[in-house]
Amino acid sequence: MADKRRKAMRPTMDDIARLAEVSKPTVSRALSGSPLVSPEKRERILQVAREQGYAVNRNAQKLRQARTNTVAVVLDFESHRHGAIGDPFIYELLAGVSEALSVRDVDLLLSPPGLNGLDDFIDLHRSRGADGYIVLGQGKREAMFRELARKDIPMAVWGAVMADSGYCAVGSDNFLGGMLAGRRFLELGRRKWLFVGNTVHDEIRLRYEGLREAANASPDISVDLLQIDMMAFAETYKKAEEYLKSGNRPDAVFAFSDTASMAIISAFRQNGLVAPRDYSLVGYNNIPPAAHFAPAITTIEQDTNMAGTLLVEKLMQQLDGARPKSVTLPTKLIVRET
Amino acid sequence: MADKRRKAMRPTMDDIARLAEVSKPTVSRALSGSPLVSPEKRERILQVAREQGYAVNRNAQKLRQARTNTVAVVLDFESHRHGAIGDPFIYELLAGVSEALSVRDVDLLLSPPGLNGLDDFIDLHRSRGADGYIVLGQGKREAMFRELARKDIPMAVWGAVMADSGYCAVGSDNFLGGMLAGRRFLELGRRKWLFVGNTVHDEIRLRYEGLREAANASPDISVDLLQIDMMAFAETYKKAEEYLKSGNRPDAVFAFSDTASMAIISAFRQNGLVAPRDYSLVGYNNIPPAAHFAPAITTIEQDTNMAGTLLVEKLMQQLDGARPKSVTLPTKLIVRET
DNA sequence: TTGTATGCGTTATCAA
DNA sequence: TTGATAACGCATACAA
Repeated sequence: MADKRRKAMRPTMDDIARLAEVSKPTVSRALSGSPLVSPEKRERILQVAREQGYAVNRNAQKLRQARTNTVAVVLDFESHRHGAIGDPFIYELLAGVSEALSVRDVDLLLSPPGLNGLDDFIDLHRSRGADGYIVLGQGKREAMFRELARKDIPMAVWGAVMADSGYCAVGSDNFLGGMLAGRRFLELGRRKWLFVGNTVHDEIRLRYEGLREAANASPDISVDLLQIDMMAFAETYKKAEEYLKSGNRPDAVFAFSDTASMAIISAFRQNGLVAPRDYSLVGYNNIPPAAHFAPAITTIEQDTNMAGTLLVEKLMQQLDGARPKSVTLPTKLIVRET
Repeated sequence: MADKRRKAMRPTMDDIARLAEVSKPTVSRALSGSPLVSPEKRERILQVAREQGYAVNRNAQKLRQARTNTVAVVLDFESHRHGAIGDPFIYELLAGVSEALSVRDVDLLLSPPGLNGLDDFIDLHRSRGADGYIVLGQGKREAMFRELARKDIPMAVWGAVMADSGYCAVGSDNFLGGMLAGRRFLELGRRKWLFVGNTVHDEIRLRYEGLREAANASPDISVDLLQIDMMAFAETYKKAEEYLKSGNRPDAVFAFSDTASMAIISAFRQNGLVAPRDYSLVGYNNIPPAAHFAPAITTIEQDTNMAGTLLVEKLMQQLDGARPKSVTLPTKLIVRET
């Protein structure tokens, strides 16, 4: 009778202990690879566990331990859905983070539900759903992250790296990226520059500022700004068309992503403008198709693999009580046809 | 002294109960929105909880409850990293799934560590790390999923929909996709067809078979197969170049993704071949840049949003004890320049 | 090196 | 409608 019940249920550590004729803690130790258990017992225990198809209950484990070994990764899907993809870039970043967490055997909780305001972030952490956060794409939430950091919630953010942010950020050197694009335009003798992107996002704004900094080299250079709210392919295309229809004729364009660059090239061609003849163009991210597009797109490269690894590393350091500093990743210009 | 300790610790349900002067179960009921608690008490409890910054411990919750309210989403990062991105498509799918799970307030565990063989899938489920699986991209693992389904592990797979698979699959009608491409080639009078992709993946193989089915319409049509192992942009480009260098001159190409199509167009142009003059081309997925590429790419569209919703729905039905059937999503040809 | 006893923070069961 | 009590399955402190 009691037997029947046992049959139907999943084995617990108690069952394994009984069958292996040891105590429960010994089973626990054996399973977690503790050195404090004799080889014979360990072998016997693992054997029994295998036979019984036993797997440690992770929820009981998490309840008992100080760490949950789970990291919440927050992705700004809103800015990246419905063809509103800035680039596959953000997903390569996600892949990098996923891999780095995997190596450490840490669970990745993706964009947990209901994570809107500051309080939601605090609550999830309090409820021990995750030990900390990795945020992919800072966007417009700088103030919130600042506040979170003040509350000592472990967090690593991919985005703009600013001196006084108060939280740990990892990002490409956006300002330098802008400078590099600007210097190239200078070399090519371009005078009427255009920046395409949403400067509400800090990382994008820094690129714009870098570009303007480069423009200071000569007084007869103008830098125009084409705001793209949703940063989607279609919207970029439309805005670019309108811009040209209004009579504007830039001779240099710096776009927030390679995908956006494709939209620009397309819209400009529609109006008889061809790169590099009529204008120069620099994109961002160096996604694979950029090299083979017609014309091949000049762009700025960031190292996504290193980015993922670094984000995880920084977060782990915080979980260990440290206060790691923000880092800026190397950034370089890849010159191609445009 | 005991007081001091309390101060430093996070409040538990016991603390809230004491402060609100009710019993622990009542707090539990109030917090989970049970109707069996009087409005005044509920109000008082919520008030105290807010004041104390209390958040229910999710691990204790999961330990106690039958469901963990967590779904593991398995992404084949290996096939999609290092510029090896078939398309941003798979990530749009992920976004769709994430959204659908969010709506139901279910956690998304992304590509959990150590999930390689059959046993790993079984163990994670046994250890109550997830109630079930959503697999994005069946790839070469059909046999394993079949086995998992036999063990009654809830699961919904994005991939090839086959009659006898034994597990619940959701996918576009790959065979029809192939047929549609073939019919178009027929209309255009093309005779030397080429299929580009890795037919080891079932969903890709079905497209190939659909294409061959269409080719049966006329005896003088040949269908060649260019195997791409990693399905990366660079490899596709290289393989296509080699193919042409060997003297092959197809007049119709059906590629496994739009990104691959871009690689094809690029490689062919390198060899003096231009679409649609010299050959016709059909891609897959209808990603945004496809419409604006030069030339604009004719492609096959699948509905990613519906796909995500459907995958989640099917999985939830299984968690509720049902045995939902596989579904095939509508698939249509988008005719553009190529 | 092993075992005993205890507690982690909930929810379910049952009785009131 | 509420409360007392008992699981849930594990890991740790401590003693042996």
